[in-house]
Amino acid sequence: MATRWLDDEEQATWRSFIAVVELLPGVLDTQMRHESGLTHFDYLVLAMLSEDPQRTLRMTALAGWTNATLPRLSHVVRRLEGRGLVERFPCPEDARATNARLTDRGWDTLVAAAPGHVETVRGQVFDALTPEQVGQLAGIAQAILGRISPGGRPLSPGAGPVSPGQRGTAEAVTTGPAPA
Amino acid sequence: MATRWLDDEEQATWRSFIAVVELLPGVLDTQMRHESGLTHFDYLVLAMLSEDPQRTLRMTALAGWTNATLPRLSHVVRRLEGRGLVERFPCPEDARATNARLTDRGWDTLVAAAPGHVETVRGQVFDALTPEQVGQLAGIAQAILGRISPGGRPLSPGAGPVSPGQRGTAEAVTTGPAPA
DNA sequence: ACCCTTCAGTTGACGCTACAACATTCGCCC
DNA sequence: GGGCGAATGTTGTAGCGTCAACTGAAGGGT
Repeated sequence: MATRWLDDEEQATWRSFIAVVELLPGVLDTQMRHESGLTHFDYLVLAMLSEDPQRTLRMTALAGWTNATLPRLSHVVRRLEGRGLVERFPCPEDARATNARLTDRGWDTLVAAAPGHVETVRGQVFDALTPEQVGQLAGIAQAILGRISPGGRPLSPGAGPVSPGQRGTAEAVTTGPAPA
Repeated sequence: MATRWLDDEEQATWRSFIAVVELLPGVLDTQMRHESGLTHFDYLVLAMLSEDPQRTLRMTALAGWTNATLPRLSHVVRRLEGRGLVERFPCPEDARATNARLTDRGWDTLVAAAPGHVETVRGQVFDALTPEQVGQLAGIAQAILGRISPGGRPLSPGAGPVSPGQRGTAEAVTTGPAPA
């Protein structure tokens, strides 16, 4: 079957899009590293843990929320544990599994890093878009995600069956509101 | 000044978008490596060179077209040269500069790799989008690029002052039509 | 009870990228 | 025409991610 090449509009779109995809991680990483000594991925790991009421997740679950492979996560968590931001302990219910928990120090680091991160996200992405484009981007990202990520999960770890009052100081710190 | 956190819609959009940004490079890389033994970035380098009438570009220009830092490009081109896909020679007009030229073997490799790449781009991205969304994505990507890339250049190396007849077999092979 | 498959996670080796230091050349100004 | 800052690349190092191999435990069938 003959290759269906991209037409001019698709071609132009692809070039811009791929440029964003290649450059954005670097931008986020650089800001994060300079202001907080973390990788953007480190930040993601801490943020996902922070959204769980117990600040604890199993490695596989954490890998899912952060869109990472298990080996990658394992290496990162080991390094984070070495810095005292996270601690690991075997899961009581399944001896195969490992739980990762955010330490107080990890929490503080995350809270300190969040404002700078949000500012970057706003400044480099959302401020460049109209409200209408934000809605469009959501739809586009979801659509692509449906293809490249089999069991796409756009939700958050804390979004499960958790009574609202339980959140308390454990409120999420991704790019949302910080705790009081 | 108080941090302006992301509202719910922005938050949800960001999560999906960042997931795409983190996952897409891996998808492109994996396909490329399995089918052609190239990195996606390798492919980009070869493709950009292929669009020049002389199949030759200066390192700095090539770095610009591929959105790469100069050190990164230097390493990649050295490896590509070792595989005989590219050759380097000093620029006659400026003794500081280095020219990179696509070899015949590099051209063949690129042409062989292009169909699989385009199929992946179609299958994983464009097939998931409506024609309307493609237009939206172009605008969004351009807008973000304007922020994260100072001197954003969405054009191609061959788009300069070149008489059409000059292209011949040197027609571009990025995600567009291949040579006859 | 036993085996076999699958699941959960870790580890080690290799490759690629960012960062910083360096060498060389150009352009300019006086 | 000599010196100085900027531009063009290259190289070395360190850090991170991927891949494949491995350990150990759970689940299921017979």
